[in-house]
Amino acid sequence: MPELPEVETIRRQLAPRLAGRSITCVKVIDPRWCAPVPAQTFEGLTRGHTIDAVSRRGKYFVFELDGAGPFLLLHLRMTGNLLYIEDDAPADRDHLRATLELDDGHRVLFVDPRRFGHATLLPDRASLDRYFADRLGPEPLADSFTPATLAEIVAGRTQPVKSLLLTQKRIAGIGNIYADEALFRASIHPRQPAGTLKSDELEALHGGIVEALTDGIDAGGASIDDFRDIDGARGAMQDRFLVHRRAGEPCFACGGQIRRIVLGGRGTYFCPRCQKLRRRSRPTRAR
DNA sequence: AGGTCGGCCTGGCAGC
DNA sequence: TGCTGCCAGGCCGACC
Repeated sequence: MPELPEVETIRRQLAPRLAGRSITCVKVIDPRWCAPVPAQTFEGLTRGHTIDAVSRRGKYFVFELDGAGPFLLLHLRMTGNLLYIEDDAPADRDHLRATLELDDGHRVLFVDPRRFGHATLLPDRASLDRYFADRLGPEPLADSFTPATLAEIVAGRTQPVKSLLLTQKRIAGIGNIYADEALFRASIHPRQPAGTLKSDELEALHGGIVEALTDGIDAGGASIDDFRDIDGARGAMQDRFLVHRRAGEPCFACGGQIRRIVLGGRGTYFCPRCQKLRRRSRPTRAR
């Protein structure tokens, strides 16, 4: 699943190749891709613009067009992928949802077997800011993201800390993989109510988040199912997982067995010995 | 308002 | 072998 490190991996490859290029043609093959905007309308609105920069916010790609906008947002969701191909390379492949054609003959393909991936076009900087303000919390790799930021985010919250990490409105960019990896690094149980974390735990969690995401980027992302970079190459992060998808295997820290539970409907991996649930003393009720 | 859950979607795989 | 049915999960909207 593309999370922040996977999106950033692709962005770093794409940005230098697309900067300064203009979009000569957009072909929407699957109308769901840009819904509710009709495919033809979307094609007309995106054509002819120059790509100033490709940036990222959370798991969104932001194609900054013509300086002041519009802004083309792409989200890969579960199985989406961007590929960058030569002008004469065959572009017909399975699950192709849309194609961006550039003025230098290259094409960017949006491929997505499960069809969750999506494109949004926003007219100007103000709508972009509003769009993200409504959906996304702080960027975990920004300098401004500190243990104190994290303390504000968890304050008073009762939900399991892992569920909070997955809530993009609280913190942007973390998905199922990196939530598990960050919590293991911080020795925190995924079910621990977020608001009960103490300051040393918040410090550890902050470090865990930053390390896990940074490792992910260094590894070129994790390719457990569909993720590939823009040239179709796999990342290496799946070989560096400490807990994710390692149920039954030994913990690298204590040798105990990694467990899988379902939390908030998501497969969750952790080491029961290293990540203990801290129950608050409260009257227990018979059930 | 905070938190949880179901729907979207389809390839892959377990089980018969 | 071939079929059925379930599972994965990011995000959103519905609901409590």
